[in-house]
Amino acid sequence: MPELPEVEIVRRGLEPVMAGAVLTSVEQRRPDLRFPFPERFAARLTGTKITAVRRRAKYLLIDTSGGETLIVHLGMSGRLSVQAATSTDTVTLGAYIYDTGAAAAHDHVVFTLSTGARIVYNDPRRFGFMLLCPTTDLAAHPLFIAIGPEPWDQAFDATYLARRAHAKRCDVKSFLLDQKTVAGLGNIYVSEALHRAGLSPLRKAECLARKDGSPSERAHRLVPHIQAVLEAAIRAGGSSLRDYRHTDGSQGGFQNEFAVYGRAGERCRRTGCDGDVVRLVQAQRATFYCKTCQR
DNA sequence: ACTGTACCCTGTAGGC
DNA sequence: TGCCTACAGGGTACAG
Repeated sequence: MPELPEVEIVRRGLEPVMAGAVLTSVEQRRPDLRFPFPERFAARLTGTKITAVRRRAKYLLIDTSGGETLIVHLGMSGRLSVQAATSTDTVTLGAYIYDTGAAAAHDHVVFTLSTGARIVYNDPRRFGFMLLCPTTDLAAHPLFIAIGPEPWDQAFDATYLARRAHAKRCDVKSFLLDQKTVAGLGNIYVSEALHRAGLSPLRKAECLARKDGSPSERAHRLVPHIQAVLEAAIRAGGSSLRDYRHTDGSQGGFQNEFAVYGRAGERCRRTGCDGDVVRLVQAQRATFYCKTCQR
């Protein structure tokens, strides 16, 4: 479900509700999601104050006064919903009615804050997970040690891309999907970024580098398009296809602006291009692109 | 060190 | 209506 823009929208929904509040209770309703919950998960969080709500790649980082950070990954279908403090009985949250007295299906964790607000984690597929890590050790955590730069880092530029892509045999699509290359791109935004850059997903990653390892014209072109498509998606509130919702249950709008994703058989949206969007599969994932304007 | 495949789990959509 | 298959925004663990 959520790629960088969606996780960032969730972060922005959580921050004003969670930051500064104390976790008065944590209800963990099953032993595991994708991974087992940490030992004494609820006890380690209960009573701590939330000092910050951050994001790294597709991970939410919730810092607590206990010195530990709650790492949350939403997987494919994870959702965090905020239930306002003023609610007393039944609240509508996106697609379903949440009865405050009974758990909806797949509500796996409920955080209650000192303000009375509740944060509910719902995840039908359970590909998401929650971990705890000392805040000072986050950078060295296995999840983050090898992850690439954020798309807006100084470190993320054409020179960096070319250095990593040099002599890479895999397709440029898979290369960009790899979180070690750049943090936060997923299946949707890779297709959209490559379309904006006019670059075929079937090209080999090494096309981003010249023989001497310096960046090719394509690498220079790609970087700003990656940044621009992510910025546009954040502005639009992310993309809602199936599961993704904002913390208040509302939907994003960027799915209406897709140029290629999910549009197989339809006309390319690039001005002046009359090509058709085609779908193919790369590394078991769907790719959408226009053969006419992506070379 | 790379590259490709199988797999984790549930829900939904479409074909028959 | 029901059954079956394919597919879905994520990442990991292997085998070669």
